[in-house]
Amino acid sequence: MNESHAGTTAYEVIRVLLVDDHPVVRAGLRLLLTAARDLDIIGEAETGAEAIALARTRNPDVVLCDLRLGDGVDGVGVAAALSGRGAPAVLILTTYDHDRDIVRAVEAGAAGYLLKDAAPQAIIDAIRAAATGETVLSADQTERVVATMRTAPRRALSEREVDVLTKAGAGLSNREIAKALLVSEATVKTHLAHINDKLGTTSRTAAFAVARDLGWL
Amino acid sequence: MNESHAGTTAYEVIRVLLVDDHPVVRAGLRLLLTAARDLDIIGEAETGAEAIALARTRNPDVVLCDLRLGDGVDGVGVAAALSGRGAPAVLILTTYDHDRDIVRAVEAGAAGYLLKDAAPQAIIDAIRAAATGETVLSADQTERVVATMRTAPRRALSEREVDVLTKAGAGLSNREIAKALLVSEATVKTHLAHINDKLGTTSRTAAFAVARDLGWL
DNA sequence: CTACGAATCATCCGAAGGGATGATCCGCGC
DNA sequence: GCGCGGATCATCCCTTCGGATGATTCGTAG
Repeated sequence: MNESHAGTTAYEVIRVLLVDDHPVVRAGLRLLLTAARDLDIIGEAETGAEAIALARTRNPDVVLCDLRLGDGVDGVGVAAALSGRGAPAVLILTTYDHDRDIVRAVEAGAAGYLLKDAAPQAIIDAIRAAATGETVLSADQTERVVATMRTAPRRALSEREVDVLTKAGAGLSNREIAKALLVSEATVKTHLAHINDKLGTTSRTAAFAVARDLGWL
Repeated sequence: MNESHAGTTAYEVIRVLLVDDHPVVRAGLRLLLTAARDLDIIGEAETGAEAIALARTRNPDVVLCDLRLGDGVDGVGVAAALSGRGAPAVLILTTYDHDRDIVRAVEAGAAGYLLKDAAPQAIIDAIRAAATGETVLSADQTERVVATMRTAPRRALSEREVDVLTKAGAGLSNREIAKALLVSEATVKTHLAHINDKLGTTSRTAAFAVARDLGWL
C-alpha cells in the first residue's frame, strides 16, 4: 500500500523531489529537510528534463525546483510541463526575486515561489503548504507582484525579443543580428521597435540598459 | 597548542570559514565538507562584515565566501579587507562566471574563484589548494582571464568619457548628451570615438555593455 | 621647453538606426 | 470560427551615428 496513486499519499509523509543544478544547493536542502520528519526526499534531479521524467515516475507531492537550471528547461518550464493532471505542486526556488519571474512562475502553474535566503523553517513550511494545495507567496512578494502588474514595465519581452536585444547589447548591428538569428534585417528592426514600445525606450542602448536592470537578460 | 598562530595550523587540519547569505548554501557546504576529514568548519557568517570580524578572531586558513552577500560588502570586499598580512586565503564562490568578477576577485587578493555548480570534490580540492597558498582557477576561467587581460581594457576611460558613456547608456542621443554636459555635439562624438578605440568596440551599445561588465560605470 | 594626453570644437559623408505602415502565417483561447 | 499576439518580411523616409581628419587649449610629466 505504499505505492501512492497520483495525488494521494499512503501516509502523512510528503514526497519531495529536489531539482537544482548545483550539488551544493541540493546537499543543503537535503540537510535542511531531514530536520522535518514528515518530508521524504524521493529523488533528486540536475536538469529540467530529468526533473520532469522523475516527477512522472516517482509521484512526488512537491517538486522543489530551482528557477535556473543550466539546460534549456528552467524551473518555470518544469512547472509548465507538470501542470494540470493530478500533478505535483511545483515550488520554485531562486536567488533573485525579480517580478517577472514570480509572475511567470505562477502563470506556469507553480504552487509558489521561494527565495534561497529564506529561513530553513520557512522552506519547510512552504513545502507543507504546497502539499496541501496552497499557493505560497510571501507578503512582500505578493505586494510586489501587484505593484508590478500595476506600474511596472508594460509586459515582458518575448523570447525572440530577448534574443534580439541580447545580440544588440553585444554590439551587433541589425544586419549581424539578422544573420545570427537567421531572419531578415526587417524582422530584427520590427523586434527592436516592439522592444522599445514595451520598455518605453527610444534606442537599443537604452532598451538594453533597462532590460539589464530589470534582470530580463 | 591548538591555538594556531596566524598562517600556521597546529595540525594538518584546514580551518574553514563559511560565508554565504543563504542558509541553504551554507548547509550544503557544511554537508559536503564533512566528507573531507581534514577540513574543519570553524565558523559561518552571513554578511561581509560578519565574515571579516570572524576571520580576524578565529584565524581560518581558508575563507569560502559567496560573491554576492546582500549587504554592502561582497565577496570581493571581503577578499580585499583580509588581504595582505598572514591572512587567510579567500576562495570566492559564485553562480556566474562573469569575467569582470573573476578579474576583480583576483585583483582584490582572492586565492581563487569557484562556480557553485562545481563538483563537491572540486570544491574540496580547491580549499586544500588554497590552504597551501595556490591560486585556484579552472582552466576555462584562466583562459578567460588571460583573454580579458590581453584583449579588453586597453586603458581606463577618462572622467569625461565615463560621463558621456553613462549618458549614452541611458539612451540619450549625442545631442542630448551634449546639452546635458554643456558641450557641443562634436565633442560628444569625439569622446565616443575615443571610447570605442579604448574598448575595442564599434558602437555605443557595445561600449556600454563592455564598460558595464568591466565595472567601469 | 617640449611632448603628450585630455578636452574642446568643426566638417564631410556613408552606413545604420528608428518611425510609420501594412501584410502574411501560425497557434492558442474563448 | 474568430480574434489576438507573436514572428516573419517589406518599403519609405528622416535622423542619428560613426569614421576620417584637422585644429586649439591646457595641464603635466620628462
